[in-house]
Amino acid sequence: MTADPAAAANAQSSTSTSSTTSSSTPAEAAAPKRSRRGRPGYDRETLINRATEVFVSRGYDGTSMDTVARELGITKSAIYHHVTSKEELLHLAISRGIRALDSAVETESLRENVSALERLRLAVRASVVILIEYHHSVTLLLRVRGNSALEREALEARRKIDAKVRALVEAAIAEGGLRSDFTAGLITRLLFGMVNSITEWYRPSYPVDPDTIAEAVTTMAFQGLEA
Amino acid sequence: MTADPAAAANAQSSTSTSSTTSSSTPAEAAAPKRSRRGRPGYDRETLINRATEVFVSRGYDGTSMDTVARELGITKSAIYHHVTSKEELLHLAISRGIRALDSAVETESLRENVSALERLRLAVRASVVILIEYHHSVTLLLRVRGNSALEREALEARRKIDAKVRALVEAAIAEGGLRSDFTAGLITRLLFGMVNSITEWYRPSYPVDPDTIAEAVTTMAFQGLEA
DNA sequence: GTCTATACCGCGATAGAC
DNA sequence: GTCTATCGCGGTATAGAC
Repeated sequence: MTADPAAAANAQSSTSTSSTTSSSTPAEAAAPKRSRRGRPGYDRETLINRATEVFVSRGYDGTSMDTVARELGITKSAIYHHVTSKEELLHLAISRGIRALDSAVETESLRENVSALERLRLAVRASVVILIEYHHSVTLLLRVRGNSALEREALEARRKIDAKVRALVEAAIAEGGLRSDFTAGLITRLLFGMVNSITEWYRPSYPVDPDTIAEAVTTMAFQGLEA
Repeated sequence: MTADPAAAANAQSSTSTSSTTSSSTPAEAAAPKRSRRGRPGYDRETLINRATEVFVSRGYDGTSMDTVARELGITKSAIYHHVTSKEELLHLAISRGIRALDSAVETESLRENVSALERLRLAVRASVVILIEYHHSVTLLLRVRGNSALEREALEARRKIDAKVRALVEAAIAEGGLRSDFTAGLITRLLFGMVNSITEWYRPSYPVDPDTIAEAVTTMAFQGLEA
């Protein structure tokens, strides 16, 4: 909508660049961490996490800055102390998921001395795990429609990741590890359609642990559901 | 991660002059049918179909009535001649998909003299076909977040359909037709997660025909991808 | 059936006090 | 770091002419 999301992103890199961020929380999680002395207030990290959750719950376009503010118990003006625009909030929210997903797929697809089928299996597993660890961020990413320059960049990032997976599928078919009666494109889409659908229902309270989910996905995809 | 988001994004049809072109598709399709004498104008049916497409392309909340109007080549006021509100447009758009999906699953799950596994397979196939035939309507339905009473009703309708499928999965497990090492809930979610993901990338121009897609889905889900 | 014009309000964003 | 107050745009929806 507005403009120049890239500039906005750079301007803020001091706190959010890479992995050097504080403490222990693995990926997401609304860590309160009130450390300062004066007013309660929020640190940027917490604000981003909470905003991401609200965006996921109501949709980005369906969420006003006032909704985010109420969720945090502050006013919308206070949010602008931490970020310069709503779009920057979206950028911060989805870029974590993009980075995590991309590096995981990259890592697994480049493993040496392993068949393409096995690398694909590893990529699927890794994706499931990341999708759960960065649940809100990835969910938001998967819902982007391309309505702004920022959103189109996100779609482009997704396309690049998709291409890596597809190459893996193609290699696995060529090796004879995967059935060849369907195209690599169709297999890739259905396979990751299943993986990505996890975002729609997964909750930290879900009674099945992440490893079992990853196991179910790979088993179902590669061996099938029949007894 | 992905399934070709870029292609899906902003699929805006080049112009709004595409009037008297197509006409065949049974369920959706912007049937032109200019019959009256005076001004060109649109009938309600066409308006709903076109609006549904725009909602899918940019998201419901991300689409203004003015956007829909421009897509049709008329002004927003003209739209209010056909519908009373934007929300009614949403209702009309998604209810077709709900009805079609519900009756298909209902029909297949009640078939007699057929194993639960086979009924499940038929329900999956039927869902894929309907999802393609009512593509835009179902896509919109699957994206509803529950931000209004209408949206919550849609979510409730989805829940009811899900319950029918899950009962089928449970019966298939009990019969020994499906593997029992994962819960029926998890299997249902992954299975229909894969089915529903088709909405994200399917286009009438997709080089694989609907039957082959349905075949790929059932094969992958029940027999697995390995060669 | 569509138009222009307009009422009315919610949204993103800013200014300046505390 | 958050507040109140406010600006201005763009949103849904309506009135009434053609």
